[in-house]
Amino acid sequence: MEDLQDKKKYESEIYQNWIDQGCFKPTYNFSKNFSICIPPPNVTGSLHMGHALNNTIQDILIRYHRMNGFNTLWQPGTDHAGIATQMVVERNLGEKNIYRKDLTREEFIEKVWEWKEYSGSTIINQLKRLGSSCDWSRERFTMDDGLSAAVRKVFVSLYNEGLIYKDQALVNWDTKFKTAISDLEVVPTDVSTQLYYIKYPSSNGGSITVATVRPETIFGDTAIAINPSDERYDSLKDITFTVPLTSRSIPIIFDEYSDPDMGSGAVKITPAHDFNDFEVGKRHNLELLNILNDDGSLNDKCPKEYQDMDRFDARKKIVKALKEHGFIEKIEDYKTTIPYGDRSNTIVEPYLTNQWFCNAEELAKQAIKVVKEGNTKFFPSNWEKTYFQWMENIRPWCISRQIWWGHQIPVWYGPDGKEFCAETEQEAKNLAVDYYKADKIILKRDQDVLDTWFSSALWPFSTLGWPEQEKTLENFYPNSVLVTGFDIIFFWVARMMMMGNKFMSETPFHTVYVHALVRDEKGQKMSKSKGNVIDPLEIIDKFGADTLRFTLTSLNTPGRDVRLSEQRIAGYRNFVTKITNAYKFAEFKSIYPLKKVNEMKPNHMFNHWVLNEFQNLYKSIQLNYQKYYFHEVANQLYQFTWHTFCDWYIELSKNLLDTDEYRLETIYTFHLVFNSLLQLLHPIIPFITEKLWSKNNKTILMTHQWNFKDIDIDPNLVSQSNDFIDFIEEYRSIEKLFDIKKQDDVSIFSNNEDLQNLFVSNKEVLEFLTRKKLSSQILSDGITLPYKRYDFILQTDQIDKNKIKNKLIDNQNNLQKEKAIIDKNLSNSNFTEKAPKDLIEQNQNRQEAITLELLKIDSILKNL
RNA sequence: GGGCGUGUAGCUCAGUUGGUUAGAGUACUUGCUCGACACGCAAGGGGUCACAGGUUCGAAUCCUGUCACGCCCA
Repeated sequence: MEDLQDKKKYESEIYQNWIDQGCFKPTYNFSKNFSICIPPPNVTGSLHMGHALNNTIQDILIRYHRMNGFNTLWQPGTDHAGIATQMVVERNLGEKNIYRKDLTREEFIEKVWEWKEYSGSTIINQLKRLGSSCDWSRERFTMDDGLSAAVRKVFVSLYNEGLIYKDQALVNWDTKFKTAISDLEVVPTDVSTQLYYIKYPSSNGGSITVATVRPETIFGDTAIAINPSDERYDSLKDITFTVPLTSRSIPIIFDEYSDPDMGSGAVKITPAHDFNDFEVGKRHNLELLNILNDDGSLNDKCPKEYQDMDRFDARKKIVKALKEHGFIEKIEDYKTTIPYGDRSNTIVEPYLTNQWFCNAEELAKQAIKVVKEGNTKFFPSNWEKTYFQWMENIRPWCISRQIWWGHQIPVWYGPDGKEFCAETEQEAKNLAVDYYKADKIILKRDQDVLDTWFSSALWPFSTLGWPEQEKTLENFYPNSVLVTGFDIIFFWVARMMMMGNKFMSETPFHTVYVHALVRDEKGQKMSKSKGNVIDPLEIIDKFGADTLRFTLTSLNTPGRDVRLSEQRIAGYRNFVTKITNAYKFAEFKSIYPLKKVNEMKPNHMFNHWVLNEFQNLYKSIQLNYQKYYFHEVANQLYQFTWHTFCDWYIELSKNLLDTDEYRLETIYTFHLVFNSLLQLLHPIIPFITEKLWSKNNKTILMTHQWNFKDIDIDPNLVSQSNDFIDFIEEYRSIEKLFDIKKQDDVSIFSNNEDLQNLFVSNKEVLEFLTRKKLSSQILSDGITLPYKRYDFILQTDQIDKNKIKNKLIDNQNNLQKEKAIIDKNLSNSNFTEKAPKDLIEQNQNRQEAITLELLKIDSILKNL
């Protein structure tokens, strides 16, 4: 029994055994396939609650299908996470006073691989602690040879189609990492700042005032824009303005972009440093004047005294100079939004560079179509709207990054800058030889690497061996389900949809299961800085993986965030303990280990009752598993295990187990139900169920197929059982009402033949559950009480007529209210014509029952 | 500004195509160490389902509007 106490020990033993027995690998034994590819965690990462929820859901799906006749693969792996990983490695090297720029690119990459070898297995081991049944023999990494080959193939193919191209454009520039980042990696942040009204002198001796929050960008101004409808400035058509602190003059242009109601109605245009101005510049053919270095300092296009100063230091100095020269009209406090890099947490600059872009708009077409046509469905379905909205307004995807860690872009340049795109350097050379008609050409490779999401976009097929046509790819593409958080629908799901549909001619997954965020008990996002993080590993150490999994499953209702608290977790720990205790009971009663019991048909009504309850549960569980209602599965299993099975069946069975007549069939029934329950619970709490299963089975539970035979149930026996159970509850309630103590003498009898027969045939059970005596004859000085359509007599010294009177009147009132509604329904022709038949029948039955019950109460009240 | 979501017992939430007296966990009250389990057992109290209209024989559920809160996009 001690072996059930130490969860850590048995969880790790069981997990090792599953691996040793090869349970996680696809069997290829079934005709139906089921596959999931894991959202690859970051190699540098460690498991947080979001991962725990995400992987619990995946494991439930995988284990459920594995036990239900599917050839099953859960494909695991990790992601190289370009910027994040490079950042960590640089920081670690920095502690040893080694800097990236002191190393060659090759040396640095070597260091990253060292780091990956050292830390990359951390999160994988944590996923194992959670019980994830991934096929670890197939673990992949986005920088593996095979996956890198897939990246190159896709790049070259898109390049040759013209869907990947190089372009000079404004990008979001991270001045800390000195790389472009994507729109999605930019966090717009509300800030309080100043709005500066600056006077630009005009060639006719006057001036115009423009407002800006970024006075340091005046050196990049190439025009002043006025709305064409703004009559105030009609006279200014041919006038030029001088940029303050310089001698440069700029024209006035007329463009809708300028809002006549904002400030003076005039706005400065800085095409190289603002996304809107860039568009204006294009329309008016303005010069793109870049005034920043890649680290955010001002460059040599600015006056000498500001060069190489950081842009924010320069701003102060410029404002001071503007004031001194009388260019500032006024300064106002102002609230605006400025972009921050999500990794670097520094202000991101719109920056003019040459970058590689992918024509996402073209790729999005098919990705939208497959969702519209229902080949890929979202769960919950309302996420489809979010998906469409983003996909339909998608912008060119900037795929190049100016870092070292990642897939280097497979493009080589000839001496004149001609591009040669190929999967290998040799192929690029061949192209160049052809092009230049010369033998010896020195090519220089593009220094940039690809956005990490480029390789993640290929994950559903690159991990299955593509471009090689393996059996695995054939069986498991498309994936069945993708399980992910809503926050990466744009980052990742959208891109997998684009690439999957482009290169596999089939959509990458049938269903996208979108789950919510895990928050703390107050509904706040967990974060290290708030100190409200609940670490899944600590929870697993303290409560066991099963408890954490059950908690997350139960709390995870579609479309709602999960609010987690340790109190809640402790509640589900109790549930796991409860199951263990039910097993201990079985062992104590020598039900376990099972001596051979042949299949049989139980006769006793309580056995019929529990089997009937189980069969109803099973049908409902199957339905809910298929609908992805795992929270319902968890809650129904909780309800059944604790209340139906432990509170009632175990109590009812105690006496049956002591009888010669029913012992064997009760053992049989107990086994059947308990073992079946372990199977139904297994996908959610795999460890304890496997452990208990092993006590009496030679097979492994996780690969055992669900196969529950329908048993003939006698509905009369079920209904008698329900009458009996309800009576026990009724008695206990009255006992409490009369303040009857355990040691008080009470006798029970029923004048009604049916009820008394039910009592007599279950005399021991009744006396055990009530701790009172069943009388075999009428109790002349007892009190008569109603119970459903029956009545029964209690003989006790504790009778309090007033209390019982009040209780009966309460009952009467409630029943009358209910009856009034039913009467109204049944006498309404609209209802009897329109309502479904079984509802009408239900109403009629209930009406009948209430009528009888009211009659009983009535007659008893009269005699009180 | 556009979109999505949420509002049900003190707290956290179920309530799947409208259909008995709206449920659970937790907290609370009372009583129980009886041979699986005090991480337990038993009995209880607690809700005008945010608000206002509408559709319907029937609304927590569908529709319209209002209020509050949250998230995403611009």
